[in-house]
Amino acid sequence: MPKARHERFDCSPGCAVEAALQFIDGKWKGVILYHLLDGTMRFNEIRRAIPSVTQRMLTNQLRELEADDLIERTVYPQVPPKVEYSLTARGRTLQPVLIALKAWGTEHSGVALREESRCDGQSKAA
Amino acid sequence: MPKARHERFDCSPGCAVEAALQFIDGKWKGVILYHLLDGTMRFNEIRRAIPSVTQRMLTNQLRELEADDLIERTVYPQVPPKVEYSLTARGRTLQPVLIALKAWGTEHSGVALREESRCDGQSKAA
DNA sequence: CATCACGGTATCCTTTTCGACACTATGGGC
DNA sequence: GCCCATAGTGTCGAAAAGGATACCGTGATG
Repeated sequence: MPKARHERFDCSPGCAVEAALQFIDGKWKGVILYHLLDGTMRFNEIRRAIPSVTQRMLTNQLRELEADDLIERTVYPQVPPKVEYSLTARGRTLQPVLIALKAWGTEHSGVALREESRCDGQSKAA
Repeated sequence: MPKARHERFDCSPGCAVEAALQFIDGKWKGVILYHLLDGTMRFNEIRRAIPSVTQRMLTNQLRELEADDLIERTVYPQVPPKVEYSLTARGRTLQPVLIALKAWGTEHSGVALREESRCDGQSKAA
C-alpha cells in the first residue's frame, strides 16, 4: 500500500525539492509522466512504450499518480475494456521539471557513465 | 553497496528522464544537492541543515553522489577532522533541474495534499 | 471449443532501503 | 578521569519497493 513515501520534511529550504521529488520518485513515474506529455494514452499503449515495466507495477504507479492528482483515468464501459490516461492540469505543471530532467539526462548523458544502455533490439514498433 | 539503481532503460525518449532521475532519487540526494548549491559545507553542517537524516544515511548518500561525480570531498588532515563537500562542475549543471524542482514544490505545494506537513511544530490547519 | 486482447487483481518472494544504535580515534575543556 | 565534538564505520533488523506469475470476465476471432 503506497502510503506517502516520506512522512515528514525538515523545513529547510530544500524541503520543497523533496516535496517535488516525492511525486516522481517511483521507479517509473518519471517516464510515465513524460510519455503522457504527448497526450492521452491507453493502458497497453503505455505498457508498450515502456517494455520493462510489468502490469502490476504500471497499475501501481498509475494509481499513485492518480492519487496525487497528476493524471486522470477515464474508463469506457465497453468490452473489451478501454481505459485512457491523461495528465491533469496539475500534472501538466510538471512539464518544465520533466523537460529539465530530460535535457540534463540527454546532455550529460550519464546513462553511459556507469552502465551500457541496453537498447534491446527495436526502438519503437509502429 | 550502491550499484546503479536501474540496470537498464527502455530506450524510449523517456529514457533520458529516467537517467537523470537516477542521480537524485536517493531519499536525501535532492536536498543535499540543493543545499550545496549555496556553497561548500562541512559534514555536520549538512547534518544540521537536514535534521532528520542520520550519519549513516548522510555518509551513504554523500558517497553515492561522489561516485556519480556530482560532489567533491575534501579532507583536511587535522584533528578534529574536517571534511568539506562541494559541487563538482557536473554537479553544478544540475542547478536548473534543482531549481525547477524547488519552484514546483513551492508553487504547487503538494506537501499538504496527502499529508499534513509536519514541520515539527507549526503547520497550518486549513 | 480454444484462444486472443483488454485492463486489470492477487499472491508470493526477493532485493533494496533506511533507521537505531553502538563503536572508532583524537584532542580539548572541566 | 570523563565528556564533548569531529567524521565517520559496522551490524542488525524492519519495512517497503519491485518483479514473476497466475488468474478474472467478456466478446470476437479461428
